[in-house]
Amino acid sequence: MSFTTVLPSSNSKLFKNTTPMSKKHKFKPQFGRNENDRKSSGSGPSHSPAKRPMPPPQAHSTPPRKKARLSNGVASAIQEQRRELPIARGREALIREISANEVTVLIGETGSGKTTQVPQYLLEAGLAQAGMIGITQPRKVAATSLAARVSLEQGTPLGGCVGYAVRFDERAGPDTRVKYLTDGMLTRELLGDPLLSRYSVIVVDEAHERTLRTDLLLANLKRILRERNGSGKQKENPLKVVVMSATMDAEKFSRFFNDAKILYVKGRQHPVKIYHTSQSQTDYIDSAMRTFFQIHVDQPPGDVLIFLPGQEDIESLQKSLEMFSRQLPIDFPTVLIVPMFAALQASQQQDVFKPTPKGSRKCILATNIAETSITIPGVRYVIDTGKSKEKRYLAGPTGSGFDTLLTRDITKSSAMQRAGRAGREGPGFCYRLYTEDAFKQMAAAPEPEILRCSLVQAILQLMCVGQDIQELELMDSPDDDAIISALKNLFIIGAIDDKRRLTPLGRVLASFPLEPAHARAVVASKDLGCTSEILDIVSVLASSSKLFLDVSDKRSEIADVRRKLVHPSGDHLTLLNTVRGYSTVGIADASTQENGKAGRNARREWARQHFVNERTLREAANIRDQLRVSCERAGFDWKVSCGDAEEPVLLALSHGLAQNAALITPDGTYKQTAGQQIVKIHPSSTMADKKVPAIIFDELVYTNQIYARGVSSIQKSFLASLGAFNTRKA
DNA sequence: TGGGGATTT
Repeated sequence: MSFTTVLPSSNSKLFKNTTPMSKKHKFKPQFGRNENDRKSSGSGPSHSPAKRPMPPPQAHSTPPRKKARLSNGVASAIQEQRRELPIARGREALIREISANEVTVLIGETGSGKTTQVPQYLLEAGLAQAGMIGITQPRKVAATSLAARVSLEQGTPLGGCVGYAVRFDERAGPDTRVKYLTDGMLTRELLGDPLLSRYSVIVVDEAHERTLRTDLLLANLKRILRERNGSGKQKENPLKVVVMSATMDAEKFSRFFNDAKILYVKGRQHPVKIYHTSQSQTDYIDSAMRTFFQIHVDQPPGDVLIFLPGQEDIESLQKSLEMFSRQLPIDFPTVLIVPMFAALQASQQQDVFKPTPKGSRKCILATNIAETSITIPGVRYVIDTGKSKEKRYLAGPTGSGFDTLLTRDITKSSAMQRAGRAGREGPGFCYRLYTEDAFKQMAAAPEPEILRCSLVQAILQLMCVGQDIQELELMDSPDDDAIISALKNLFIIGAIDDKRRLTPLGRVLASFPLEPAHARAVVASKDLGCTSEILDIVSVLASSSKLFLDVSDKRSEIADVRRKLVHPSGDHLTLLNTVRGYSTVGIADASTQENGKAGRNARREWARQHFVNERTLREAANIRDQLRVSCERAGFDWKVSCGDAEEPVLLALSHGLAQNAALITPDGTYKQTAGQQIVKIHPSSTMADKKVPAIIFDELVYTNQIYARGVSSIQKSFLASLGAFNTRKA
């Protein structure tokens, strides 16, 4: 039985020039290209064209450190590994350059070891004598795992010489010289220490990702450099900055920091052979499926990772792949299809990390989560559809706005990142389902987040430290329209007055680690006597993952068990019911350790039965604890509860979501009060298809229509009672 | 009838 008869539309293979195992014909690449081939073959850092005289290395001694107990054999093996990293050969040059320059831009390819080694080189060269070396990461898991690795390499316990700080978790102490932290955490430290005077060196890693927090941090670092190192200053406590990035934006970072020196470090990735299609594809799902089977039939063992935009595409491709795998001849390796996306249950996410059984081939269908956040072992083949979903906030003139969540072409840097996922353990292959021309036409890197997100929270926080976003020297400044929209929003919730001055209320709102709208609801709950309820609700809204899991093929079962949790007024009180339902399970007999464990098991089982994401509930509980502390500092009682009364809760939420309200129209559609937009209630809402006079909602998202998500029914009179609503009308 | 991915004293 020939493979081509299995598939409906596979008469022509997409990739004709790959080498089937069966026919060992000569390989003649037509459009395939190995990107590693064009990379420089030199090792160690090579320098940017403008060479400057190099000063002698500074003589410093390494501070004495407490050693962790490690056998000599293990310790020397670790040091041997360090010496074998590509960056090790450039150690002295790196120390010399970073010592000599105020700002250094370091371009390091994947696998160069820059993130673990540079801080240690600087430590060993004595650059952390006066203060710490701080290394920022966009993601928490990176900060914690890097700190663990580096403390092992230093032979000191975690939290000793090497530590980390991320939200809800800190392992750092008086001895800490090297601290890994999230960029958000360091931005927060700015509030209490505007000059970051505890740090001698700040290393900004993954700067190419251009997250909102990285950009705000870079702007502040530029200011701090002027203040701490500026001419005429005594330079008692100078700061050094190292910006680390993938290759794309090196010159831009360099220009931003007054033509800072650029250093390059070659990486150690296995070569990845890249193929493009000869013609552009109209149906990437079908193309992905045909390409997978082409690999499966022709190519040696190795798992396949397919990048897709979202859950819907993943599930649809999963069905097709399963259907056609069943028709494969019996002697073919079994196909094991594993989906991977953020909203997946934790237990199912674990499946991608399980070793592939002998005689089978794993096919992972993943979103962008596999591009940076997780690394899947065993992948040898990558299929890149060239698409991803991108969220972009469109600020409206009335202080409300909406997110678009649309499938778009990826960028060159994303395409290279995806390809690199095939070369982590050995030589790999990447099949791009787009032409080489299409690749060349892709944008170099994603637009910085600061140009794509709501600025409400960022502006409020900047105002609290006396900074004006329009005067701040950012790498990319947002449009005036986006700034004006955010200012209007801040005015509506009372955070600023009509002269754009921060109000006392605004300062209180900024003291909560929440979006200003949610913080406004918390403040409103004080007078309404429902702080306990509001904290339970906003802590879930502030969590990074969704509360309710959805498994498409169990839809009716899910609806049945959820019915008990659904509140007639909508999603916010349904959230509250869920948080409370979960937290009362297994509490009765938590008095002993044994019973405490039983309680945890009972709660896990409850979450499983109700298709509720326990990870979200645990994260929400952490956030709630943090919010309780914020409440105490702001001087109000977080325990105060309104019992079963729903009205105060909805009214408090309405204060925060004043600009996110809509009224029903005679034809049964909802029209927002801030603006003329017709909005539809999202199908995932408990309010979907319900007709009520007035609603508030958490957000608007445009996919194929403008949907309101997180919807509650409110009394129309609530809106009139909000000062903000009247102000806007006036 | 539909949910890219991070993050906060």
